[in-house]
Amino acid sequence: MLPYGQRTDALMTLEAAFLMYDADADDTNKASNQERKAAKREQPELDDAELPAIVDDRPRVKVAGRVVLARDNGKLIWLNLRDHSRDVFQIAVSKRDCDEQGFALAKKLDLGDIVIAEGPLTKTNTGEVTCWADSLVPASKCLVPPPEKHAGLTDTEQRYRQRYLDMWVNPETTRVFMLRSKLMQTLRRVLDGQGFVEVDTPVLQTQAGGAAARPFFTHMNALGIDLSLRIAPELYLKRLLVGGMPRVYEVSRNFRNEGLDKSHNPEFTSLELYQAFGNYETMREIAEGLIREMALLASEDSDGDAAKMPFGDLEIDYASDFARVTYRELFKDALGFEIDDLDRARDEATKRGFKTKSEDGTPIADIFIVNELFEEVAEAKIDPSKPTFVLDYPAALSPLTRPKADTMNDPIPLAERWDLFIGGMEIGPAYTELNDPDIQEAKFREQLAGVDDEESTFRNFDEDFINALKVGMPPAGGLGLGIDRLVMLMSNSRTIRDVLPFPMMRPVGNS
RNA sequence: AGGAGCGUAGCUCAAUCGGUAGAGCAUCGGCCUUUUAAGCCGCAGGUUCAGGGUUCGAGUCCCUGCGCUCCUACCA
Repeated sequence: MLPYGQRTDALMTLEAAFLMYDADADDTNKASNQERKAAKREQPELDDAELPAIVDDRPRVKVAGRVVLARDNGKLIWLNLRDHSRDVFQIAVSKRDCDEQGFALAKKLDLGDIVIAEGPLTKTNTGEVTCWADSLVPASKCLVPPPEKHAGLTDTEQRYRQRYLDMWVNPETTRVFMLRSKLMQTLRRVLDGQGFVEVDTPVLQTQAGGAAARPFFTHMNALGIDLSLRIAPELYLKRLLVGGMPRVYEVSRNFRNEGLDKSHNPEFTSLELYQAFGNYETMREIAEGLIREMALLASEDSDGDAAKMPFGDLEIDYASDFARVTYRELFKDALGFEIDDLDRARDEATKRGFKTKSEDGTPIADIFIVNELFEEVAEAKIDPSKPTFVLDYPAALSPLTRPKADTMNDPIPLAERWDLFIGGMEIGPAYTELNDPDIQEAKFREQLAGVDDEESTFRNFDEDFINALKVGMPPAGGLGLGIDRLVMLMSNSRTIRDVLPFPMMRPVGNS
């Protein structure tokens, strides 16, 4: 086994090595070899020292990689190496030119082994840049039989459960995770450049707030209390605004004890961001700017075009201005009548077979009827290939949002909130945040009153948050973006499991 | 949670109406100094997801369980 340390210091990536190929040096070397051979043929009586010298200025490389393919021709063995920078890099190990241990190793190799090769760069007869190894040493042994070399590993279950295998067999998998990292860098760079400060707020909370979702619970021994894992960082970030931080964001791992499907994992990542003296309009500018930057990076990464980013059958345009439509307009276009026309809304819902009464027979509130129609009928009208902001949601659906003053007396008052839809997915909302402690308290209590027994076990009244608002929170804009879903869009991944290195899986062998 | 589908060698897949479980790759042995999924010769490899049932006979049909996939539902 190779000792770690100095012997690996000079290693370069396969891509860096590949780019070092020097055609002139290679040609000169080949020519001088021919010259020497010819001289030997014509004058066999000459000593080696009298023959023309071999000129060899070919760049030498020292690389490490996993052996993904090996072709043993007897006294010449071809290896294809792979690393994070390059899928295929060819090594030739010949009995004549490689040292004895290196050649012996090449004979004994298994697919999946990691080796370190050293030698000059040349081109083969078929024109492939190749390291003509003069040394080959083992770096790591692969004891597991490799997946089929052409068809690869396609079994989705095994790909998710044994991601380490998936990653070396399917380099595309690794590329998605690397793109994800670059997208996060972009996001942080843009936000930091705008004066936003990244913070970390508690994951373990005595009461999970900031969203309506079932939390996970755990127990803390030292204090003898039950805790829940956060479902959203919102209420803590707002406390920081109260404390005087003007612009904060958190890349937040959230935990929701709900279902799994192709756009939901029980733990997922969101970006939440708050800007003092901002509003939902400034949030719109920030969101659009961020997503466009991400799309530019992702399109460059894949030699694509940010105006035509593939996502399944779609081509999504991130380069043009995002579309904007109000909740009211979208509703009217899709349904043919105004959201305030509550009688027609109720008729329409009945006609479409939606629930208009709850289990115990009491009629469902008008606003929920309207929103049901909106979500089922109007949302489907949004062009999935155009990122679209839907603006001005009904205030009753947005308890943490400042209402729009000029709609306060309408049948359905509106609030300064938008939702962003891309590729048929909801990417996130933004709000002009409510900062009136009295209204906030009333809305909290209203919400709590409406919950059933089961829900009440995890819905609490956050007294301290109201207290924070009483101290005074500056008017602010708040934004939440689903990072996993954005990475799906940017990497053309159809399921959230493809953008998570280790998605939630049912344990094997458990009943 | 409901519906549909799938589960066969390490991997990718076959197996007719219910009638001896097979191939390619990988492994193992042999040959081969410009290959590209290298090629040639040979060997070996199986609790057909698990358990039960029907049958002379089950990979195949039936039931139960487990796991995965897709669709639907749920999801601020």
